[in-house]
Amino acid sequence: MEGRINRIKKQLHAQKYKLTPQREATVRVLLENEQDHLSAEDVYLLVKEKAPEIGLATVYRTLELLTELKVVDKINFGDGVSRYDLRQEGANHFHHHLVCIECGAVDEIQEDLLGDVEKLVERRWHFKVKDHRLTFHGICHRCLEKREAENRQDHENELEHEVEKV
Amino acid sequence: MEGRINRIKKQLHAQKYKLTPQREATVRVLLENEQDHLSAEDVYLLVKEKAPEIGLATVYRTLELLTELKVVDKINFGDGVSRYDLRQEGANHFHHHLVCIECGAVDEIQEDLLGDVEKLVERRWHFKVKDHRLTFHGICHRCLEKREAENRQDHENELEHEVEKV
DNA sequence: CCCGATTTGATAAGGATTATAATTCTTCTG
DNA sequence: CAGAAGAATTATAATCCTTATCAAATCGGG
Ligand SMILES: [Zn+2]
Ligand SMILES: [Zn+2]
Ligand SMILES: [Zn+2]
Ligand SMILES: [Zn+2]
Repeated sequence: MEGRINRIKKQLHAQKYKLTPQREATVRVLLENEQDHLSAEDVYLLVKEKAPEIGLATVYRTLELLTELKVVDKINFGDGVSRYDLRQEGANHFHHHLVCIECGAVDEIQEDLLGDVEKLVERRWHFKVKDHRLTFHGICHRCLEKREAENRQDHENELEHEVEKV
Repeated sequence: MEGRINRIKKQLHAQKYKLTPQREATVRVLLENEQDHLSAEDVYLLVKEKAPEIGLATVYRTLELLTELKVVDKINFGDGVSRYDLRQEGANHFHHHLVCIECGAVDEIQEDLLGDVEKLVERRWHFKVKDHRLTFHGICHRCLEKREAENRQDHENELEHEVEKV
């Protein structure tokens, strides 16, 4: 954690930016919620718990700055708000997302599944790929399992009824 | 065109919706700008040329309705507005996009490049894929060619200078 | 033609993000 | 260490996109 913050600090300094207490608090919130997909408002509320004097505008500016530095990626799942997603340190691609249309959960795939596809795109469409966004919409493993359990249950009930009838 | 509108009309009727003149005008604009990625406002302005009395709210409502019917896909390229993209008729997947970070152009890939990846995701992450969004950010073929041409030019100029010096 | 339901248009309301301007903090210099 | 210049922050106003509201218009069946 501290190491990571120090490296971000260096990145900021390299571009003549400072790691102010507000910026540090914001980065800490992002690190502590690494697997979440927080909106600016979410971040603001969490930062306020530690640094109650911070303003919403500062959070927006800091997130914008971190996006510029590629510390976070700004992503939009179609619900009207931008969300900010910490990049894996050293990752050279933006991870993929699984959005559940049933429960709303957002899971991540850190592994890069697009290597071959990108090669194809560069060759066939003559397009130099610099970044990508890949999101799958569907039903998450938790909801699938719940469904399966329900189906089993229904089936058992059916059998009971059969027995009763006979 | 007319056939396509008729089929959309049937889809609407199947769900007890009407193809009102305003809705038809909106669909026509989408069909006439099939390869574009229009925002609600863009659509509104174009529809107004043919049906000046239409209201912005109706356009939003119609686009929402068409999204529900899967006639269009709503997509967001991160510039703060939703864009509406006509689905290829009969396509069972949402096409992919190439966004140029240099000139802003958005090109389309109609071919489905994710078949294998989706199979892997279903198997390995136990996630039932229903839809996807794939966008590549990079440099389009036009900008690449322009760059190459400039490089060639620079190189020629260099050679000329060499000659002059000698 | 009349009735009930749907759809529309104008406008208000809402929500997210950005712009503004006064103030505070940092850093540098003498 | 005081003073000045520059960077960053805060609170708030402004803006932009989208949705909600509601009276009026339209449609379709009897
Ligand atoms: Zn993520
Ligand atoms: Zn789920
Ligand atoms: Zn380009
Ligand atoms: Zn498209």
